[in-house]
Amino acid sequence: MIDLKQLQKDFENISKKLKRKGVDEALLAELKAKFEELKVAKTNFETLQAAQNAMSKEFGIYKREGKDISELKARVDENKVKIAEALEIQRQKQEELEKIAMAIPNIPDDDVPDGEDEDDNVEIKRVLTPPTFDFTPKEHWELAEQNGWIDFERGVKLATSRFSVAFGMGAKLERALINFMLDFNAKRGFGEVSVPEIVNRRALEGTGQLPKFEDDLYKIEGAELYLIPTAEVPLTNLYQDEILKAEELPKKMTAHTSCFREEAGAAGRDTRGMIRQHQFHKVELVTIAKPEESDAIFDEMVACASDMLTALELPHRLVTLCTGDLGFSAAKTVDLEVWLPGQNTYREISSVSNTRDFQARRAKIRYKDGKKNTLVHTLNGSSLAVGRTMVAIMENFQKEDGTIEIPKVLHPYLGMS
RNA sequence: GGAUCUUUGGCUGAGUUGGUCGAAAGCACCGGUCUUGAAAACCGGCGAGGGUAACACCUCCCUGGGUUCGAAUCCCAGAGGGUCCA
Repeated sequence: MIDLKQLQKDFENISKKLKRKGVDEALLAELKAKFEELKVAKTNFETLQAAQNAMSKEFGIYKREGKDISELKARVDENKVKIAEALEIQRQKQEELEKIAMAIPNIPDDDVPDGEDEDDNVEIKRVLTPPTFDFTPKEHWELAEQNGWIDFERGVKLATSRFSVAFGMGAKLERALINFMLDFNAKRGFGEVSVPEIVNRRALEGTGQLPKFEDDLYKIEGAELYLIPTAEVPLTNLYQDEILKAEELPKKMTAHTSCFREEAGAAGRDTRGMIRQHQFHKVELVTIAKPEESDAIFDEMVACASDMLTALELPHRLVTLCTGDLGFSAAKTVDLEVWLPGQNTYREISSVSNTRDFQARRAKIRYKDGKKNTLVHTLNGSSLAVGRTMVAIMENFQKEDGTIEIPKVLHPYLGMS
């Protein structure tokens, strides 16, 4: 959630910045008005409540001294009606305000480039040179089937489209990758955490998936519970509603989880293969940081993911997302795109975001900064999406006969020497 | 699934014949005195959110309702935890 006090104080500026994200100025003006109306309603209610409290106190004294209370009671009863009315107005204002505020995206950083969509993202750098082949490289689904690693049909049989099953070396490679990734992240100071893959509504509101993106989530019928779309949700919300000590920060965490996405708006895209699945493994990084250190940590997290790809010998590039491609909660995002020879293109394999205090404000995560409490900054990033890493390995390490080499760093994890 | 107990501030833990309780006490923590320095001792401070120039004031004792002029304290429902039964 954006800072409403800031909006009130500095409307021009905030409005200008959010315009880059396509937020209508009229909507912001409405939000600002609602905020002011709420303040009035609150003051109103509190004044009445204060009177009520004072009279109640008096009441006690009267009774103890055996005085007549009928006149006082009449006044108190009258006030009670007013309080109920005032409270109702306040509630209504609160609700109206939240409805708007919760649906407004984060303010992009000034250095985020303007743009419509992914075509306007700005490349930062390329790492490693894409391999050359003296044959036509195959796409991963062909290789996956040929090697018996992935069975797409039987995944559909068990669940529905966009589910798959890994067998044999495919299954082992998946497990090896998860372990490798967690170990790699641990060496960079990210402590391993194992978290629930089902979370409640409050958690998803905290990180910004709700209320706006309910359609992207799998919901448990009959309960206010959802399957997580990313470990960012449980990891970040771990400290929801807490006031952390300054010396505890930064909290650098990593976790492996399955991720579940409805992919409601993705009909027709990436229907073949395992680029866009409803369920996939991912190793995630999350950091809870002090505001002044979040930029440095952002760079660390990008470097961690990039170096991991380098260790896996996978060519990739880094791009800064433009305003149009930036997610709802992010102030800034750098995507890592891995080279896929079969598709002859770079595809997203990791996304690292700084949400600044946007999620912290929603989730009420603060730290004690000397005397006062300050909202933390939260950052998240994949390191990495496991399925897509397998895709990248298959396509980059394929031989002419369709067999696949295994990157050296994974050998210890697969009992190869 | 049934019975019963329980849920208080960073922690431990008083407070359940409703009013003077935002809440005793201890620990932890912070500041000071003392000390070459530290410890001990002593003095002071010390929950959160909103609000204010600062006060005042409002809200919060698991959550949501209710009773009452007034609830941490009473009633109902729910959630978490313990114990017993199944």
